[in-house]
Amino acid sequence: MSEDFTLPSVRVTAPPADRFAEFLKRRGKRVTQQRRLIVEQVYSHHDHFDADELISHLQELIAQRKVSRPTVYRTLGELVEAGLLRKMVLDGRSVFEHDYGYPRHDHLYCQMCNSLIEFHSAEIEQLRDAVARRHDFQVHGHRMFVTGVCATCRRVQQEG
Amino acid sequence: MSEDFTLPSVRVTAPPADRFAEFLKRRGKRVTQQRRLIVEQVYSHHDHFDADELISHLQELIAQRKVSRPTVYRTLGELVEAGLLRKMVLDGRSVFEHDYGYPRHDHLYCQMCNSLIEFHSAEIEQLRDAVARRHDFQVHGHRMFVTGVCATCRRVQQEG
DNA sequence: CTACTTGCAAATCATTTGCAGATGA
DNA sequence: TCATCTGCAAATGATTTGCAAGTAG
Repeated sequence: MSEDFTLPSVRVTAPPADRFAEFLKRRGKRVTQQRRLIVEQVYSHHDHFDADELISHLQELIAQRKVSRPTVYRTLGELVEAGLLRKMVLDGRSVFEHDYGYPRHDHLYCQMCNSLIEFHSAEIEQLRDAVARRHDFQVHGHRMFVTGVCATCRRVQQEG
Repeated sequence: MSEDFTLPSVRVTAPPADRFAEFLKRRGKRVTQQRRLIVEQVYSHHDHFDADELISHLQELIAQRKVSRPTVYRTLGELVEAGLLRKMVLDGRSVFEHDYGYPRHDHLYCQMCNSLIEFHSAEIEQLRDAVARRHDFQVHGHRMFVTGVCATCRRVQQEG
């Protein structure tokens, strides 16, 4: 169920659940059963997911009335505020990914199979900063999507 | 405000309305009064806009029953398909910009005043292509947003 | 205790769709 | 002519909210 990340042997960061608890306390919010369950599910895989996928993984708990749909949405928002998740919009639906204990990255987005391939380029960041400087713009971050077709889909396409 | 790109004095492309007409014909679709009106409004300014803004500019025509809300949405979709508009999603709303007779670009997005500053970097594209090659990924295009605070807002912030 | 939370059902809100009448080629 | 459009009203679908009852600290 949860053999999460193989972190470097020296743990430099607290577990997400702890980070979240800390965030909640700082905000005068409470560590509830449902927030615990949701964070556990969210961090049980390193995947991109949307609210619906998360909810379907929580089906059983929802059936047992341990968690509800609105609470999932509410908690996802808090996890983003806490800096534990990154949110992006793909084809109208909100997609989330881990944003803690995981390196910054951008995505190659395959328009055939909708898969996301992660990459990182320090050079692109440098160019970004140069452009920003030129515009006297203070950078907080960026988001980049490269759209196209992945190797697998191109292969399938040729065969078909 | 934005005197970004100075377009070449020699027009190398047909007017958007003509391009659209061509696109429609190719698809067995018709050049109607409302499609004409919408394209005219869309190309009367070089701005970023969302459906609501466009509709509010068309208020008068809507009051006169010359155009309706659903038709605006339908036509926006066709303009995107035709390659005349680029669509992006910002804070949950769809934002459009001209994508014809205008150079490709990315954006600096000021989170304080929500303004978009356009920029282009051939070097970033080269790095993008290099990354894609490394992943055996066929690039169709990309989208990049640099978030932060623009010069004007930083100035205001300091004064305040 | 009691302020923060939750689940439920209902509300939003931008966008989309079914359909009967209107219209462009 | 007649297939394509349009406006209208109603439907959608993901997300949000009001509120009374539940629970963490």
